[in-house]
Amino acid sequence: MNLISTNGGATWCDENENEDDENRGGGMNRVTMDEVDFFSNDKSEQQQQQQLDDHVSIKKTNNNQIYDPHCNLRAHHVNTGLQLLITNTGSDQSMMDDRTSINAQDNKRAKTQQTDQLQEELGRVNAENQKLKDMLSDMNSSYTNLHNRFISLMQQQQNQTTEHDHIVNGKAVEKGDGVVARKFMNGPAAEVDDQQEPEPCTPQNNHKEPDPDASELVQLLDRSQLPRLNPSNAADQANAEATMRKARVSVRARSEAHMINDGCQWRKYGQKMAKGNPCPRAYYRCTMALGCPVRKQVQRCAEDRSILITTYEGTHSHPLPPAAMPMASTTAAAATVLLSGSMSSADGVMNPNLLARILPNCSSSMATLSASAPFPTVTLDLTRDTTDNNGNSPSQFQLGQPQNFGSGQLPQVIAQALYNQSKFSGLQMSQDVGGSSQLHPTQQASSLSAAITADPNFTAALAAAISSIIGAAPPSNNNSNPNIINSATYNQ
DNA sequence: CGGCTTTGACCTGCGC
DNA sequence: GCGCAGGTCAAAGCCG
Ligand SMILES: [Zn+2]
Repeated sequence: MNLISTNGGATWCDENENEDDENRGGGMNRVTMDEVDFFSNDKSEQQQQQQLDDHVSIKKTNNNQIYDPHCNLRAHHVNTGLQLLITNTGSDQSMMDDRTSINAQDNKRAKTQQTDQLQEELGRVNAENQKLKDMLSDMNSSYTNLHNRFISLMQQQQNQTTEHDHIVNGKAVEKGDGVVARKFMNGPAAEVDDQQEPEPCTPQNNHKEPDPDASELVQLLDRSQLPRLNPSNAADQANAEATMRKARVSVRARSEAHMINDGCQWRKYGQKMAKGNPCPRAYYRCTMALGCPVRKQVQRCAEDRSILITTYEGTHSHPLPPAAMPMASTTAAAATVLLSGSMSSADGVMNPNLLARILPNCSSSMATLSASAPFPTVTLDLTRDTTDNNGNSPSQFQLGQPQNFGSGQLPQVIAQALYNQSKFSGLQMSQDVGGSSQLHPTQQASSLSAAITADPNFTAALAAAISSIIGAAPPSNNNSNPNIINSATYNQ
């Protein structure tokens, strides 16, 4: 803005320098003089000078606020690139005759008024800021309380299970673990079914809190930490980790490029001709950190070679750049979903209804779970013409168009996936508990998606969304960008 | 020269 | 045990 104004002034000056020798040296002044038509008549001149002074006072006041972090919206609104006026008007004032001194007094008064107003505003904003801080600290303490309660309850439950196991061997062990695992791994998915009938003797029901956000966090925490908290589930945990490692997320997208840009660094370590597909399959591993277990396979679809199928496996063992967050988070989330699905079923076969619960906003053609494949795989199909069945507008989830990553559609898809995952992770239940203050799921999805797509640095917004949804990341982060708090720590 | 791709060899799991 | 297919390794070569 300043640059434009300055250049404009300079241009004007050059043009008029040769025009009138009398005004030489005051060329810069005439930027405003000309605009105001200073010499038309005395009355209008004074009025206009007053207007000019008003501008000056506003501009100067705002100029003081430009680098103020507490600068409010109104100030921003007024400050629209009038930087040039300051210097010009300063020169104007130096050239003024007697009338200028009167105007200078008016100017001073106006400035004082403006300053007072802005100070008031600043006070208001500070008060609001303080209020928000208080709310945040309340929420934090509430969360900590619930977290502690949850841990103690889990220990209690574990003790009970152990005692029970001692009394009745064999089947009872299986049953006890099954109950716990099913309850917490299936968790909210089961809650969706059972939400009409309160379940006795579950941590969720024993400790319903008035703070829905905290409840959500506990729900999320339940899912992320339970296996580690219950030593009797050691075998399950090992299986779970194996499943996580083997769980795959397949993304089908139309792309002419040989590989989609997902923000990570990959090194090709192999290529094979796969059976039944004339196109070779390429194998890549993540090289962003030594020993990162993440791998991906890239292959063109046999039926439609414009479709690129990228299959991810594993979870990154290192902080991720913002650009890599969407895909990494989605694959991690999908792995979690797969894990939950496989754990929820006693015979190890994927519950066919699970997908509908996990990804209710995605039609089955967009996202599918496969248990028949050698590895549990969730497929995100971004190539089909689908309309979602929950009334979300197509503009919101543009799944019907050919998908080329990097065009800004990815964040919407990922946002949807994340939203669905978050819903699966407990937000659905909290909606029942929370009452009117809770966002409707569709609103939540839409705000999430909107926030992400509106943000030029959508990955930062996404990272924030992930942090807010998953809530399982440790509070520390080694990322210097304040916009991506916790983004680098979401590694399961 | 370091990092990456290429590509044939090798390993592993599975079905017959 | 054998063959097949998927997946990985690692030497050789390429490239900036
Ligand atoms: Zn990695």
